[in-house]
Amino acid sequence: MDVVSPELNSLLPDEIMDTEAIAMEEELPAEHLAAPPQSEPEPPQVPMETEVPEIVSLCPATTSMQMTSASTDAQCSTSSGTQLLLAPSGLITGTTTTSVKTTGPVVTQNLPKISSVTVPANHQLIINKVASAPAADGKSPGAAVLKPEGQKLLVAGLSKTGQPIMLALPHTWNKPATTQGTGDAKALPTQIKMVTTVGKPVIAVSSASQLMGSSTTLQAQQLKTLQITKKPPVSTAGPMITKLIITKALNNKGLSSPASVAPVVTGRVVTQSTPVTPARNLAIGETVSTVPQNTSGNSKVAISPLKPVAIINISTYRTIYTVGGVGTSQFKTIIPLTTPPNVQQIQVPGSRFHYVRLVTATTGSTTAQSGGSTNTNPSIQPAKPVMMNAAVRMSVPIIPAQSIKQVVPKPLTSAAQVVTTSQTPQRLIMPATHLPQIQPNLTSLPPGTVLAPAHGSGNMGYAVLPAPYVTQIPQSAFVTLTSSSTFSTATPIQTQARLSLNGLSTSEATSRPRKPCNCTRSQCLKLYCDCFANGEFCNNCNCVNCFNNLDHESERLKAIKACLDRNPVAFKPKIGKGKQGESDRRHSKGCNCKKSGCLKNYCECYEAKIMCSSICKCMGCKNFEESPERKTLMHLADAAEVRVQQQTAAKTKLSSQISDLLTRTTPAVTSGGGKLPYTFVTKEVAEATCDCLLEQTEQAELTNQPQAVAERLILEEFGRCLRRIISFAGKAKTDCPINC
DNA sequence: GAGTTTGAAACT
DNA sequence: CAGTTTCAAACTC
Repeated sequence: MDVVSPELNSLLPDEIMDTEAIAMEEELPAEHLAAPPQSEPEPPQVPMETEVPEIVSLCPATTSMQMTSASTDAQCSTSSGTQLLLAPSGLITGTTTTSVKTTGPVVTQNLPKISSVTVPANHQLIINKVASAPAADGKSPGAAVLKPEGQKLLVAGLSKTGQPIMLALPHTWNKPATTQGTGDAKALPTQIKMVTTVGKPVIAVSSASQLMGSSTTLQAQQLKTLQITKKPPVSTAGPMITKLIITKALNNKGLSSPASVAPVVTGRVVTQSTPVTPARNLAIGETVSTVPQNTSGNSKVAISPLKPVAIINISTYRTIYTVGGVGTSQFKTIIPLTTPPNVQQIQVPGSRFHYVRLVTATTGSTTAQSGGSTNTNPSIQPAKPVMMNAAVRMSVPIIPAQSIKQVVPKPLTSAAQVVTTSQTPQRLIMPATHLPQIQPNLTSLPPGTVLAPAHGSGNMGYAVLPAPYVTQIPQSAFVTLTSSSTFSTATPIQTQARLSLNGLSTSEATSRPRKPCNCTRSQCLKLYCDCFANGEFCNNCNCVNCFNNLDHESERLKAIKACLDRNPVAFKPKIGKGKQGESDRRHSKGCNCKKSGCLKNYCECYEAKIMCSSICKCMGCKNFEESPERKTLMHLADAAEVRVQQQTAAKTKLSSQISDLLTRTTPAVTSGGGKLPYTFVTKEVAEATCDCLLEQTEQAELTNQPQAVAERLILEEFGRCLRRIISFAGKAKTDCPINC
């Protein structure tokens, strides 16, 4: 995956730069995502395509910076009511503000909800905003650690000048949790608000009672602690480390004192537990580095394929967060851009590329208001609704910044099988090379382009991600992700992209292995090359002197520019919808066939399985509705396709049966000291089975059975053989249940 | 697998 | 814009 340079990003049209949505990747380590589903209000309405309820949602910023307990706002509330409130930039005097909420589901109205991160109950939410230094372990200098020491809370961080920030919490810090642990229904969770302006961290800690006033009735005694460590960049171009650590302990039955504050060590929530319900963590990693750490000048984005990307709208940090996998510490998204860390995603249906726009964090001009008062300042732009929903989550394999070829997909675990794109060839459309001349427009974006809208101006960056890396996870999948303590996904979460590509869904297009190119002269930098034309890197191709790779980003970018100069819609899918009202697809330009009759794959229309249209300039066209030649070809093609499908199904069934047999006959492999107790598929058995199948084949041939029938008979015979084997196996097992 | 055909892309 | 050349895929043998 690659990230486009800010210069290139700046060339992208503004119309796709809807900054309404601010993106944030979140990582969801599996061990942090165990949360039983709870009833929750309706998920927030998100501006982007969404098929899945948000896991982390950002509510429109209201006017106050005060940290609040779980809000009842339907748009902001979650299953557990946990919220992460992020202040929009400028709410507090300073350029960067962050509010931290540590309370439970207590409803506080008129409180500023710039953004919210919702996590299931009993979850811990950790937001790591990692910049140039590997701060996932919290050892980075900018990591803010929020831990209780007696009744004090130490918040360590770095100010803009790099000076550590040490803050102490008032004695009331732990009291609410303690009372909760005792079951005091009136106990209120402590709320911590940490506001870090650039160079001027401000932290406000107060108990829920203080914030809530007379609101003493707790729907649930939940404690949430959110720790935010933010290291402001020393310089505008320097790396910035920002960590958001949210620890949430939810206990509807009351919290014990130790659970009042989740110990956070080195930037990670270490424990957060209650006597009743084990704490769970939700980690959201954010990389906001503005300087590549491991890159040699190439801005590249590496996103784990195991990590669905949640888009969170944060006005202050327009950043992409990756939702990490399970139980790993690899939950971080590296966005080594030379541009500010803000990232947004624009999704353009019909395209296969995902543009992640990095938007410069704007300096807030508004004044933060704490204390729960409603900010009526109209100048404050409320944060947009959460975009963090499965529909727009991205899944990109973690790749070293040096070369995308070094991608080593992380093994999927049962809990992390949310995304399955590791097998997809690397794709990248635009290098991060400076190329101000490129001014692509929406229509010229490669097929499958997904663009992240972003607000604002200034330096912008587009991380152009191949669609296969940007998966849209079905809602059910992410629900499972957030609701299951094991993070297991019962549903196959193969990419379910809704984008279409030449009439095929993205999933179809991406699931089908791309044909390797054989370019020899074009260096794979011209549209002759299908890989290049499709906006893909060459991968496992047979091309010669290929420049369509990360090693030749500059050349590649120039080639892209050249193509766009020649044809602004060069990367637009040729097969699109017909005129308005027409349902059939048709070639955007039409073909120019002269000899093929448009009935061979030379013809782009025929190749796309569409008929020629009036815009075609073909000669002797036979690719029209009533063409008998076409019908004949189609019939033959259909027959061949059916045949292939049958064969595939037969093979699959056979494999399944064999697998099932082996599974059933080896029940005690592990328990038996590694010795197979039942190995019935011996050589003799296999030979006998083959003999049966051959005999069946011969009979089918003798009776002149059609091949399809013959295949069925053979399969049936094989099934009988398997049943016999299984039967004998079961009998043998019964006769010798222990030591066999 | 080598050679030919074809039409889109690139070039003039 | 038209004609020509280049190119790689499709096709044939």
